[in-house]
Amino acid sequence: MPARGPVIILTGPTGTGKTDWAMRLAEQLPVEIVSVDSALVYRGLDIGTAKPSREMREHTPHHLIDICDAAERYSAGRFVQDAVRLVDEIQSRGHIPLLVGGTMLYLRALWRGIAPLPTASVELRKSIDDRAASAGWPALHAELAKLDPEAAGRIHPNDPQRIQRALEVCYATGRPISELQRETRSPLAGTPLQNWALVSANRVTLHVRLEQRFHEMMKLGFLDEVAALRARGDLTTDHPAIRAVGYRQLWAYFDGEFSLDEAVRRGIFATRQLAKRQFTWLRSEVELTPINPHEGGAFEQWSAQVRAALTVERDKC
RNA sequence: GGCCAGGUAGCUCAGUUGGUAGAGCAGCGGAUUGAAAAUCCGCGUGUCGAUGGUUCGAUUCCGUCCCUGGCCA
Repeated sequence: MPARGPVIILTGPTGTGKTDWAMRLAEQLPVEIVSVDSALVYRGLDIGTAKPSREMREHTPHHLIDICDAAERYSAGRFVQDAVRLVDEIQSRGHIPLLVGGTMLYLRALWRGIAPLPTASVELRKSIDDRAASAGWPALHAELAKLDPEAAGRIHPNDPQRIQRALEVCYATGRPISELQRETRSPLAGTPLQNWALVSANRVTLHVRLEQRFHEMMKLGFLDEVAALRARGDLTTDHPAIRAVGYRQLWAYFDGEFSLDEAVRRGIFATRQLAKRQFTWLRSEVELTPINPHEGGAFEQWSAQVRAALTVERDKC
């Protein structure tokens, strides 16, 4: 396999302007954009996900957007496969892959790798759920402690999602997940990566912007978008697409759980909480170079750095 | 103007038979391997509306005042 060329990664919390910067960089370099976003993959989720517009996507190729029906379940594993394949395809066309997005688990899976684990099994998960409903999650955690003490030690007894996954892997493979995870290898090892993160210096300013953006989405018809998803009749809050920030809260409004004002308030809370978790991820990633997008000339400085680094890589060959 | 009910954490409220107080939400920090915009863990000092009185001690009891809501005029 030939050595890969350089890959540019641009991440950061929601609402920091990643999409805008990616489009501006596309004016200067022959890039194709690979979305790193667990919500943009779903068709029918547009307004609430701040999905890049059709015009933007016609202007510059975007990948991993609208690739799933809202009833499907995309995953970190599929993302790694898709992203690595796309990087190779884009480079074979002589273009530069620009990975843009804030789903930090997906990025970590690229940087550090993801273990060769089995995909999710609807049947296994249902049987685990059924047992949890009668015995309770602590009982299943106790079972995990016997099958895979290492994983049970890491997973909190109140964390159903991870207990379920660890058990599922044990049942499906007969091996503990903690053992399989030791086989993790980075799929981009040896690939020259430029890792950049847009990080607002001021949290309060970001909060104000996120709140304004949510109200803006409501004016653009976010509620109608959720109503259309409900009208299909086959979607529930068990689907990852409907659990996305904003969608879940507006869905609950239609279920009569609270008023529209309250749903919007909670949607804004959920947005801020998402940004906070993204900050936590970013702080733990040492190889990222942070940029404050609101300083004057920040974009021009950044794009100059990106181009300089690309030149260095080209001269190596 | 009179009567009633309130005024306690950023918000909604609980509570203290008198020994200066605690939940939910919000916020903050952390974890994160096929759901990750998910899931989970940790973090609670605030003139207890103001002011006088009773008391060893008042946020709690009493008086007065201020504010909010409701009812009556």
